[in-house]
Amino acid sequence: MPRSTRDRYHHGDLRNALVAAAIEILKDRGLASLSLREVAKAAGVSHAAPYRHFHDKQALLNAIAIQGHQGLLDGCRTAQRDWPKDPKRQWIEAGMRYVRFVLDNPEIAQVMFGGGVPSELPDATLQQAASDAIGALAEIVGNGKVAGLYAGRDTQDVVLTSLSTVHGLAMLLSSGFAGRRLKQKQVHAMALRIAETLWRGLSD
Amino acid sequence: MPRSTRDRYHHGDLRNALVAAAIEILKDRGLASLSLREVAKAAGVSHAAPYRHFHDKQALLNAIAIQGHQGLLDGCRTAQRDWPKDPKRQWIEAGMRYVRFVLDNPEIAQVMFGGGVPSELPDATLQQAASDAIGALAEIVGNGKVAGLYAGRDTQDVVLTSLSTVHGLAMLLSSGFAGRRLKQKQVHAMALRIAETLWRGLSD
DNA sequence: ACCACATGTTGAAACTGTCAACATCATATC
DNA sequence: GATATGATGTTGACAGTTTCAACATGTGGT
Repeated sequence: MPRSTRDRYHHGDLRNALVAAAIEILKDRGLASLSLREVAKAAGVSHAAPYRHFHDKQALLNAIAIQGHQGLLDGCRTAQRDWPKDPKRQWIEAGMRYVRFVLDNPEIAQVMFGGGVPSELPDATLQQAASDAIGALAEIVGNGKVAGLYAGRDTQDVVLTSLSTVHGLAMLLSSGFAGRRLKQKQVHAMALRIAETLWRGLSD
Repeated sequence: MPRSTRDRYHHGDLRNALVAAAIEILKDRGLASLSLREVAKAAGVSHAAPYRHFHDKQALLNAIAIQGHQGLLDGCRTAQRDWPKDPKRQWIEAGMRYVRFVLDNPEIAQVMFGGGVPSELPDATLQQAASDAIGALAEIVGNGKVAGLYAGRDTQDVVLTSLSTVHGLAMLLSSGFAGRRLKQKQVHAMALRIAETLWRGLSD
């Protein structure tokens, strides 16, 4: 009988286990009290084991952020798949999924966007993940443009405008700066109203 | 001759000195490497002195965030004062000032908005400062409504829509997720284009 | 003049990220 | 199959952090 993953010297899949454990702790106790040592303990390894897989604590956080960006990208892909013939619907649905993702995973969003100042960044694969997600949104906007939407506006402009609104809304809601504690239904309705408003602006 | 502020046992204005020193360090070395001990040293006091004025490290950060929200509020007030007869212009200018403030003070914005999840919330005065700033924006929107703008939309809706866009744009630019390193002129032009787009959506 | 209280200091406990030195194992090669 | 080599995990330590308790020093009211 093979020994369990946890009681042999080599873990076998420690990198993923660490990321998973870190996300778990993140959701339970928040970013402020997330230590590499606790992550290691939760994964059943010694306190310095993570350094064989992550150069830094920041590198572990980057891995989490990458997962987050992939979640956003999935949202865009799903929106595209669900309404293959309706680029406006793709656009709206992608935005709704962005908001929902952030509200469902506020701590991951914090890791993704809370880090902040661009001087301290350059992780190539993280940047790639982020730009992939934005690329998926750009594709949706592209679909709209070939369908004659967006009144001939520049794609990058439309992307940045849409992303700003949706990102700002999601962040304001998730960090509680916009009216305390809306119910899910209300958030959905509000987001739809905002989307329609912005759409009008983008349509002429 | 009175001894200087620094060489007497009681500092005299330590609370403000600590906030100022913290902001200084923040701009120089970033949030990640901001320790209470360094702040204390920079203010010329012992390592535990800050605890007479701030219950927590977080409490000091909250004080910084409050200053930030007051900066945003000032932007709204200034916009209102500069174009007393033009509510649309007030709205645009307030948004531009929001973006400029965040880009000029990215570390403070990080302290204000990077903290994140609402479970770790309740500093009453911080919440007050935040809601004051939003209140100033609401006032500007109110001015527009009495002038017949915003197509009869609900004030709160207009506020949240505007704030989302402007906050999202500022955060995306400042954290580098939207196209690397735009020059100030380009940012200004882009922000204006986005403002006009959203305005169209809000006007009908 | 005196005394309570706010403010500042010293010293220590508990925790953290990180590194160097060492241990163990998987696997490629003879 | 035995063995060397690199990848992976462990132990122990160091420096720096937040925070607290005990103590020191002024300040202001009575």
